[in-house]
Amino acid sequence: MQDNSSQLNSIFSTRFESLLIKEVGERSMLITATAGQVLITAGQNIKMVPMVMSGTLKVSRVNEEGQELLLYYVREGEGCAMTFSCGMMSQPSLVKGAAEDDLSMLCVPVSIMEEWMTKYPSWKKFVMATIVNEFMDVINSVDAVTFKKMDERLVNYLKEKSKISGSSLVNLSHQQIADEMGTNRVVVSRLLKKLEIEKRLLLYRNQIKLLKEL
Amino acid sequence: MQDNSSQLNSIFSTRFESLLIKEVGERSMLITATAGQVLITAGQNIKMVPMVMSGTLKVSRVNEEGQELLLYYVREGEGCAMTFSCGMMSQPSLVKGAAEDDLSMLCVPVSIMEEWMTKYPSWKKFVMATIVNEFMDVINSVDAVTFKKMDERLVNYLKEKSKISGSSLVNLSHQQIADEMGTNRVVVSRLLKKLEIEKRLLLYRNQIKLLKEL
DNA sequence: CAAAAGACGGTAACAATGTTACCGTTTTCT
DNA sequence: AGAAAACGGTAACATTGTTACCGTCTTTTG
Repeated sequence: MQDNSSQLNSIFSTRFESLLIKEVGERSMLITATAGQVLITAGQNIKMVPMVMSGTLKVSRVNEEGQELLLYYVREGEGCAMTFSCGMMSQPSLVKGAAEDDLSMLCVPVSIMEEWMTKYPSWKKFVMATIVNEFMDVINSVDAVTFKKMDERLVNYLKEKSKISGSSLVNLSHQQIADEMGTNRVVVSRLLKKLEIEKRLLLYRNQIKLLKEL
Repeated sequence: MQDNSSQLNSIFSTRFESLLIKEVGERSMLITATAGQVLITAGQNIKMVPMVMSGTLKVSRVNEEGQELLLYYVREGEGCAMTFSCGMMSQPSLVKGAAEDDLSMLCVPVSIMEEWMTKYPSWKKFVMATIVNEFMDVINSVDAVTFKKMDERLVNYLKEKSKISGSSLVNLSHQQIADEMGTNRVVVSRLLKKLEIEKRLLLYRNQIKLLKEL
């Protein structure tokens, strides 16, 4: 087990008390994943809880037919509410977790994280803040699916993807977009075509260029 | 502040350690509400966290136009994940809470509940279990809205309502049903009419009788 | 390298759901 | 009793979901 305290300091020093930082450095392991790699699927047991050091972890719900719905992203400096809560209750995961892009995380065994809950106020606060934030993200997903129109959801989705990658080019097929949004490929193609006619983006094979007006 | 330990024992004795039961009895207050009463709306601050002693608490999301979506119910012996997590982070509520039927709850100030998190393992476990369960309920709502057809959702909804009230009569207008399901009154009327023609239920003004075949 | 297989996205046709509008009836308010 | 509001049926149209088919491009395979 290596010492990860140097990376930790830059991200978590303002949030965690020094004793906790020291212990994270000693007792966590650094796990990396490449873009697209699936880290956990619904039904699997949770042995470790992650803190994202770089990259983005994508958490989504998958139904029986393989249809998917994006629930929330875990970004640098954040934890994952599902692993915190399921992990502590020895419940299998309800969701799929995958690397949105190249990802590195500090991971701590569930048993240690439970110990920290009572030992370190700053850890307890971190866990509860994570749960609130990601609960809110899920509720926003519910809101969007329930109340928003498809074209608005699609535009928001593309903007979010562009923001994460830091580029106006989104490298996804219509099928991939439909899957993540929990809708149908034909619907996505139809709306994208409409947006292209409105000169808000340009369509290529497996690629979409967002224009300023979007 | 009255002593609520007698009611507590019957519901929570298997779950809470005796010291905690004693403290809940001393430091909580019993709050009652009549069916339909709204207890908290999105944006309000959370001062107390509830444990339901009898009846059902309904938690739902309301958007700008007043459209609503049922997220989960809190039943006898259960706590509310949203109040636990938002309360601890001093975040205003994200949701609306209302009495589904006549309701009594033991309520504890947020500050005390935080103290208990580190003091009583059984309380920590109760809070985390509540969060996991209700997170799962919310995810099931998301699943239903995203992947299920409306007629199936409607039938499930009616069965759930019947189960809660313990009666095959559901006393709700089509508008109320549409609101809770996050859809449109006309859609509900249309599907209910279809179900009546299929002899799965009977329609009356403000009332629906579920038949065995449903 | 060439043929086959698969991925991709455009399109049509239809089904399911959402939206607005209008109507007659029943209930509530005054 | 009369006015106003709530309720639910229905029509017409818009949006979204679903299946099917097609031509093009990419990858696989022999």
